[in-house]
Amino acid sequence: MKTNERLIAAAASLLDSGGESAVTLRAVAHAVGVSHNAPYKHFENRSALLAAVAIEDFTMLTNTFIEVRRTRLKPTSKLKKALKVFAAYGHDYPARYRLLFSDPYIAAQGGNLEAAALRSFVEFAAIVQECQQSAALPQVPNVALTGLIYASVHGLIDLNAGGRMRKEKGLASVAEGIDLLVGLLLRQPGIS
Amino acid sequence: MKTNERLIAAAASLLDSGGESAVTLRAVAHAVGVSHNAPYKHFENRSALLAAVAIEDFTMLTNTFIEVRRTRLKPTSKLKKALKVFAAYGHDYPARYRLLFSDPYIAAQGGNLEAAALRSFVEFAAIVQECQQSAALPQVPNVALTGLIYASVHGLIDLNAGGRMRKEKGLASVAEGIDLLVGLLLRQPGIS
DNA sequence: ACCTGAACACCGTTCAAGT
DNA sequence: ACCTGAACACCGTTCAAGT
Repeated sequence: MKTNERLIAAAASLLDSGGESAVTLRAVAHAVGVSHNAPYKHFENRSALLAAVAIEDFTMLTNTFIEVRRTRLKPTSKLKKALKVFAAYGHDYPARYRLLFSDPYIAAQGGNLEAAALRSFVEFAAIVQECQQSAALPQVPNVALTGLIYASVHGLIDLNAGGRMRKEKGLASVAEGIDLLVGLLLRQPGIS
Repeated sequence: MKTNERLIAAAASLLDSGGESAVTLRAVAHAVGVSHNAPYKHFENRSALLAAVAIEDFTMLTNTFIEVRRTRLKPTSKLKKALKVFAAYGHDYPARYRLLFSDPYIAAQGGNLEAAALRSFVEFAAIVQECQQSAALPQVPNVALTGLIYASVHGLIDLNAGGRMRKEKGLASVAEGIDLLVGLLLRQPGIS
């Protein structure tokens, strides 16, 4: 394993154990066993290292969506499955989730990160399209409906990760919110 | 204006002009004209100062929702109006929005901040309930539906503020996303 | 009561120098 | 090519001391 990859792995590990603020370049370097500024020989700065972590996870999510779409499940089951995987990732790795989907400084990097994020979106959109083609979801533009579902589920996961989802707010869990959303969308009329 | 309030105002101003990372206690103190650690005489730490900013804005949002509900608009118009105000706040003050709705370290403070956040949710829920009572929105539990709408709109605003809403993703704007969401929910059957 | 100044233990980042 | 050590300009936070 090259130093390059070890730095990314160490950053991801620190992210999981202590949140974004725990990912200092000094701590990452120490975990890998190099000097505190060796990371600068591999990444332009701290943001670039975090972006590298994000790219790996976006690629992982993309592959998961591709696998789900390849199954023999019916379209709506694929959608529910994909959303379940997505929510599980947000629940199990809240700090990574926030890095990928809710960090403006990382998103501003563009380039490879933006491309990786777009690929995962495109794969998810393909699942939504299957649902629309089987008339299970409303006949509105695919990209608009995908965007709305994507944003809604992101909102549920983000509120939960941010500790703002309380029973008083009607959202006992992300899973319940997703079920309600999908249930309401599937009940839609408008079958062409 | 007491030092207390001037510190909050200066923090909010720095938040607007330079984002969260620009709100250092030293910069806040300097803007107010006190020594770099005078803020500690008014707030326990940096998080507590940011929480004070958040509480003020939650209260402002709550009052806006109350005003909207007092108008003579029909329920669905009140809902659209409330969401429009909410989205405008997120668009015009992205850093503040993130502080209120997407910052786990601030949310963890609990206490007055959590109470202020809950009050704004309760007022928004009342507007949703009016829509349900007039059978314009589905007859599911009010708090669950409110939570879902709240989370969905949060997701749209957050993705936009995070620079992740691109035309390729179907979400040209928060307003379009809200229109699609509300449109789909209003088309729901299930009138009791 | 409210504020100040020095100090501590951190940061990210840069730079000259080593192998 | 890759790494190290010292250094710089920041931070949040604490503490003793001033008015």
